[in-house]
Amino acid sequence: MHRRSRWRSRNRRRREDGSWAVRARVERFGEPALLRLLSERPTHGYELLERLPELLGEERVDVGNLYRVLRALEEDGLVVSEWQAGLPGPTKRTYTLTDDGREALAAWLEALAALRDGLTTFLDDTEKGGDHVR
Amino acid sequence: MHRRSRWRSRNRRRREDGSWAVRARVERFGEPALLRLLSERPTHGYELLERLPELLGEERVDVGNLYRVLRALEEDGLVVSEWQAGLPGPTKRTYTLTDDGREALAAWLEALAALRDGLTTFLDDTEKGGDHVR
DNA sequence: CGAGTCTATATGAAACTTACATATGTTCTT
DNA sequence: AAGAACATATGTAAGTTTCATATAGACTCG
Repeated sequence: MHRRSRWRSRNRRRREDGSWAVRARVERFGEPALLRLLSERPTHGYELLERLPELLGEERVDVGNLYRVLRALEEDGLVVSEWQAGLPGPTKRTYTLTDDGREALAAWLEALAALRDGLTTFLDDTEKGGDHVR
Repeated sequence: MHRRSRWRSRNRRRREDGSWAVRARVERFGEPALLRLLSERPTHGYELLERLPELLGEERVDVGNLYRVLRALEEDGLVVSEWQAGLPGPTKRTYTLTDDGREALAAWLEALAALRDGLTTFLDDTEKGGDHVR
């Protein structure tokens, strides 16, 4: 008869002063971010890990998931990987974007642009009737 | 020894012609959308269900989750509800935005605007180095 | 008035995503 | 030689979205 413990959202939480802190993110944004970095040049996972936070505007990126996403991308043929020894430091697995990956990135960019435009519409419409909000 | 069956993403899939179809969405976007509709006037769930698709630009909204989100919002004090009989049709539960809900909506709008700006930066930067992409 | 449709609110469970914890081995620094 | 940094992973919990199904009153049409 105990109250069913509710799942807490990770996107909205109450600050100590009682106000709301909200974080809005795009689903699976890590994928286009990785494809974009790889579109510049082949890169290994650990370096991607270091360059992602700035691109994402987040403090840190989950290491485990990064490598999982990379292998998923490879399974789908968007990237290929190669072990690279002989360089300073431990052996690295270097990922290279394929043509298919380039197409997927282009598709992502279109979708993200559409999302941005949708957001703009949503925000404008809300402002417009926004005597309710402010 | 069977290959571990991979989780298929719902955001990227291959079309029959081989090209990629990508769908970009904001995490938990249903919540700000509901708050926004409720900021106009008190509304019951079923009507929200009908008005959401246009606002979201999606074909349909999951009925079950709609009601779950509404009750979560109520648990968090962002809305209050009241059963309303005497109207045509089955008894409806009408939700009304609270002051706290209005604040949460405002926080959402800020976060969404920030996300939009971040997307713009991401897209511009990618275009810029975009000899890689096109 | 009976059958079927529409309105209205909900629960259960599977599939997917994100977050947190930990493992393993190499290389570099001091 | 010890410890930090580099590099790549796996396991699992928590949270989110999707798909399926349940329930019941009200309306509509023959």
